[in-house]
Formats: sequence, C-alpha cells, structure tokens
Amino acid sequence: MRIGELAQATGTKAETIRYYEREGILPYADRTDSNYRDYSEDHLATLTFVRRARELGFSMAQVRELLALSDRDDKPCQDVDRLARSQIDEVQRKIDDLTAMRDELSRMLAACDTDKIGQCRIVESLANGARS
Amino acid sequence: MRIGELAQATGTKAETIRYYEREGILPYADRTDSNYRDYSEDHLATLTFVRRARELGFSMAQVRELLALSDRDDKPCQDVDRLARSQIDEVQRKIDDLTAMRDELSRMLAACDTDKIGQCRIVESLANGARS
DNA sequence: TATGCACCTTGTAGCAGCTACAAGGTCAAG
DNA sequence: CTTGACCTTGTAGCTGCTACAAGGTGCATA
Repeated sequence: MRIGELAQATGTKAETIRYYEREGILPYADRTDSNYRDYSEDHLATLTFVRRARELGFSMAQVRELLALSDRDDKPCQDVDRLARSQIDEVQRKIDDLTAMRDELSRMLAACDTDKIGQCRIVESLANGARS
Repeated sequence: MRIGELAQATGTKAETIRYYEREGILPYADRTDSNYRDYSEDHLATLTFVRRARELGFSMAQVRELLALSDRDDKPCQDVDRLARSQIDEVQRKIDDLTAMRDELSRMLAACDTDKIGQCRIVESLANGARS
C-alpha cells in the first residue's frame, strides 16, 4: 500500500504520515525499488489507532506508551500491568465525562422534540465533581 | 474569587485563563476596585467544562459551539437541535472507542493477574471498523 | 514602614502537533 | 512524453497554550 492510499484510508495527510515516521510513532516503512513507502495492514492498524487515540485527547507521549504495550515481546508482566493500570483510570474518567455530556445533549434533544426546551445544562454536566 | 484561586481550583495556569478571556472562551470577568479579575461560580463551572472538553479532544471551535448551546436564550429550538445532534454522534463515537480501549486494557490486566499474559491487542481494539 | 507576593498590563517568544508550500528529482500509466 | 503520485530537504504557518520580561498596583505581614 502506498502513502496516498494509506492517507485516504485513515483520513490523514500524507505529510502527517511522513511526520509520524520521522517521530517514530509509525514504524519505518519499507521502500519499493522505486523508493516509495510500502505499507502493510499492520501500518494501517497502527495509524488508525494513533489517529483515534489523538482524537480522544491522548498526547503523542501517551500514544507512544500505549503503542509500547503492543510490543510486549520482551516486557515483564509487571511493567505492562503498571502501564495499563495507569491508563485505565484516565480512560474511565474520559468515558464518564463523555457519558455525562452525551446524556445532557440527549436530554436537550428530547426537550426540543416536545417543544418544551428547558435550560441547557451541558456546562453543569461536566463542571460538577472536582476529580483528583 | 481571584485568578489564582480559580487557577488552583481547575488546574489551569493563570496565564491560560487570561488567554481564554482574550479569546472569548471565558466571559470577561468583572474587575475589583483594585483591578483584579473577580470570578463567580459560573466562571468556575465554565472553565471546568472547557478544560474537560479540551481533554476529551474537542477543539477550541467545538468548545465554543458547545458553550453556545448554553446561552440558548434567544436561540430557536431547531438550531439547538441541529448543533446537539451533530455533537452527540461524535461524543458517542468517542465513548465507543474509549470503551473498546478500556476493555482491552482490562483484559490485559486480567491476563497479567493470572500470569498468562497473552498478546496485547490494544491497537486492534481501535483499529478495526472504518467509521464514516 | 518596608518587604514580598499576587495581581495587573503589553509584548515577545517557545513548545507540541501538525499542515503547507517550495525546489528539485524519480517513477509509471495513458 | 506529459501528468500525477511519489521521493527528499527545508522553511514557515497555524492552534493552543506556556513562559518570561518589563514595569506597575494592591495588600498583608514582619
């Protein structure tokens, strides 16, 4: 698969893909005889993951950590455990916040449907409850 | 409430708060006689919302839109409906992705606990299923 | 009363994570 | 043999902060 195809499949700019390669986020792609980058299904999966993780508010450093969990060939179980445990809490917090946001948006929609629009409490939906 | 207190309460730098005011993300704060910004509980709620929304991967522009849903004083119901409907799909997608990610992290933890660590499929957990 | 810290202003500059464009070159299909 | 996708290196712009500087005010405390 060439860069343009990968770009299209993932909604990523070709230049961003080259940038990820330079940054070591994506593994170096083999080059064809004509020096074109040649991507595999693994590259596609990794890039899709990276893009979604970025959309979900994970930093590049966090994405690197998450990817590192994948190469667990030589990694002791306790390292994986520690990494996974620290990420899982953050992921759950994001889920909780998004769920509150979604529920409030749904509530507003429902109120709209019945022409009885109430006050929008989307701010309050996330604002309450100071977390750690 | 003064800027330092608000900063502490939300985990935001004072300079970032002033930046948000300049950008119109946070409403202009009244000044005290001594020209200090004076924040209300509403400011606290809005800033908490903004920070969490940013953590969840919403852009400044999207945060502005979400905030706009709150000032629905003079907004026709159908505008609110359209805005809410478009956001709700994206929020749901984020929830689905995060849930898949969390479940995979949990699976790895469980595997670790029983010393039977299998392969990490966190990349696959998000990579599959090309969305719109 | 003086020290010190939080705040005010304006301005400039840096970092992260892209995104764009330029210059100059290769490759392959119509 | 032209067109368009790709290659390289390099530079510069955008977003969303973050930092620091310079010069000043407010106010509590030693």
